[in-house]
Amino acid sequence: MLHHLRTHIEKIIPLNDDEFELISSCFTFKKYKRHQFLIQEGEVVPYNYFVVKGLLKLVYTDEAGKEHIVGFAMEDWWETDFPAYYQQTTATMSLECVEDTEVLCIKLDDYKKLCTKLPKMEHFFLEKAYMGFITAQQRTISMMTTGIKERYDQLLKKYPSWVQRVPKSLLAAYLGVSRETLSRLPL
Amino acid sequence: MLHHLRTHIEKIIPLNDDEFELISSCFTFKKYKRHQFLIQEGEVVPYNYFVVKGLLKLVYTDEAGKEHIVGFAMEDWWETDFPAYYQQTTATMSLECVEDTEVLCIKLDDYKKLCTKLPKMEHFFLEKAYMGFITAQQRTISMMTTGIKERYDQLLKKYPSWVQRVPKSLLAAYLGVSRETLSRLPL
DNA sequence: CCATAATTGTGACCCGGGTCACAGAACTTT
DNA sequence: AAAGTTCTGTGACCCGGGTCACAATTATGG
Repeated sequence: MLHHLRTHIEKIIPLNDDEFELISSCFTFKKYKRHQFLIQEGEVVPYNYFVVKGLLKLVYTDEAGKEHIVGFAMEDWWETDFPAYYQQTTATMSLECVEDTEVLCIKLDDYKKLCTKLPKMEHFFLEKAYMGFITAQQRTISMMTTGIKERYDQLLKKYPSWVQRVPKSLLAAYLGVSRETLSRLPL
Repeated sequence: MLHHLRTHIEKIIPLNDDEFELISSCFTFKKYKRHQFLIQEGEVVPYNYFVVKGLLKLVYTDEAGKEHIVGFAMEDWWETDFPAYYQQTTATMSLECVEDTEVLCIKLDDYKKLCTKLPKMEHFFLEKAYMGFITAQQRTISMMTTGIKERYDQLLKKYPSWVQRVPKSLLAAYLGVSRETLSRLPL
């Protein structure tokens, strides 16, 4: 499963075997089952997770107890409660398995050491950060400007695989509508 | 006004005079008046802008012609249509002066050269990107989970200066509500 | 200092989408 | 294969917030 990670990183920066050896020494492999939590709200967040196989949901739960999906992560995605991870505070979100999932995870210290030893990796993460920023900003725009139907269509186009694997009720919580309203959309 | 930029960067990475000399050689100083556009929808986006003085709004205009505020930028903020700038496509947003504004701007090529010559700067921009990502993600969460009153209160806390300088109608467009509804909020 | 533009407040009306409730269908799990 | 769960569709009802319209107040620049 380290192979996945190497391929993923090499889409952005070239690596030789020694370099990848260094990189892989910073990661730990872990397996989780459906419904298990990788991050619990209120706890510290030691890891950033790279998904090798499976499906995760990043959830924010409001005061009323309603769940809002901040994001899904499947094969080749990175996910964590980023503010809590990067600023070493406690989680405001939780990260939970929708399917049985395998991840490679990295501690913040190891991340920092890695960037120091291998400045290329800083460029890799910068690229990821830019893409994350663009995606997040466009999602805000989409929430402000478009109706549900259109938002759902955009989602179908952008992430067709989600609709195969993610229950409609979770897609609704991602789009910011109720399960019932999503179900009533003209196909 | 280069002094502003140096202080700003040194909040994250230390610089000596030679290094700052290199940095400043990559930027161009420009002045704009109220209502002028720095970026027009549909055109290319040659620059990323650092605001030295003044106030800008980044606007997305929907099919119906309604304006949605993606963000404001005042002293010490960076702003541009980032997807268009970074991926060298045409702008989907416009960037317009709310007040007379002075900026330091940098072309993508110069940005890249700068990062190569001075890898520290890559770390600086990575930090900026992470903060931008966190902010954007939290805004999405806020849009999904909280009512208008609460969103407005969060804004008062997070950006108190905005309320002094930005017209209520624009704040409404930032919060994703109509001018009228914002005006009717219990103070 | 006047004329025009920008900004804000308020009333009247309406509708998209939320909530509650129930029922059938599609899964897991033993 | 039976017994839970989990997921999805639909009806009934209601309300927050959008839209339109008008008036008052406050910049702003020539």
